[in-house]
Amino acid sequence: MALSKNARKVLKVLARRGAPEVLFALGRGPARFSDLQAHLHLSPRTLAERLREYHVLGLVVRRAFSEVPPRVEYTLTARGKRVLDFLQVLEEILDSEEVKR
Amino acid sequence: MALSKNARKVLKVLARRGAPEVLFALGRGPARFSDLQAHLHLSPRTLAERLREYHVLGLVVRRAFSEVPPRVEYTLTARGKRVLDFLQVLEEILDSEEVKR
DNA sequence: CAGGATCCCTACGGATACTG
DNA sequence: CAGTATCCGTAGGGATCCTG
Repeated sequence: MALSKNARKVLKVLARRGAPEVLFALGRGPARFSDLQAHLHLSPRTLAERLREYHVLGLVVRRAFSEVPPRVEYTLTARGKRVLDFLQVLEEILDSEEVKR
Repeated sequence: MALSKNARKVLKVLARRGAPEVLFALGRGPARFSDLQAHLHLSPRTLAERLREYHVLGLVVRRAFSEVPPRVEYTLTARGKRVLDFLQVLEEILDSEEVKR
């Protein structure tokens, strides 16, 4: 009948600034904070926020290495990959309609 | 690689207040403005905005009858139905993951 | 009935500066 | 390097009042 809370939350995060881009980037493999920031033109504030949200939702894993200089790696979880595939399904849906016109 | 503009727009609208609810409600058949408002606890401002956005995206058709009192009916398009199905897929994805834990 | 216009409050996100 | 803290502008949405 209605949409589940989890789905709503994921939807909300996906609509935010840079959210899909981060997911697509991580879909190409694990990445570090600065890599993401450089490729996605996101302010550190926003990128950190997106990553934290994804982590809370269980879409992304964060691994910090105790080194100098510090290094942190972000990786998609299985759940994260599913959501990424899901986004591509949305594109297919909309594009197939586009062709019909 | 990245997400299409159309997909981004749809995503953005779907994350707004009451957006999924409106879609689910219309999935049960055509409805009038006041019906939707009563069932969904949305302010008229917000409901009108959602419906206009859906209309622009081609997810909803608006039919106004020149009567007194005026009557307007909203209906899902084929594209709208696909997006609704898509939302249910999202739930399935997240729930199946939930079970795994 | 089906909204538009207005006022107002809140949350998001950019820019910049600063730490562990 | 990988963030957090602060300041601040902009957009979303509630409440209320008004109209075709």
